Amino acid sequence: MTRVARRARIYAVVRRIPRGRVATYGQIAALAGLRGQARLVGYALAALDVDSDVPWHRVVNARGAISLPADGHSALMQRARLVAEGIAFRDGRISLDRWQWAGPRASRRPIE
DNA sequence: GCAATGACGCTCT
DNA sequence: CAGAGCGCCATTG
Repeated sequence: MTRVARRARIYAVVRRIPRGRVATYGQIAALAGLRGQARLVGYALAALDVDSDVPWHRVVNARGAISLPADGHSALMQRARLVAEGIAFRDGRISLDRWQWAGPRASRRPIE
């Protein structure tokens, strides 16, 4: 599997995250067939342009926090976009129990 | 090619 | 719940 192919798969998964929901790097990696390689997801997102069509801001780490230098412009924008989608921050973190995306399967076939 | 680095995560203290 | 340790692996110097 080539670099570009991996990145394409990662972006494809990220694009499926619904508005108002978030996913973790590890979750994206697993859904992209790259289990255990969360770092690659971060690496792929780092290569994106801030105004990309890929909703990179909906990806946070396993603790529900933003994995970017807290003082950076990108981090502020990510936080602003998430808040704009109705997601609340508590002590710099998001409640994953509340806003984590259940995944593509659940999206196609909701539990209720 | 070796070593360091980094948008990560899981386990154990 | 915060930290440390360790695993992972593409990129870079």
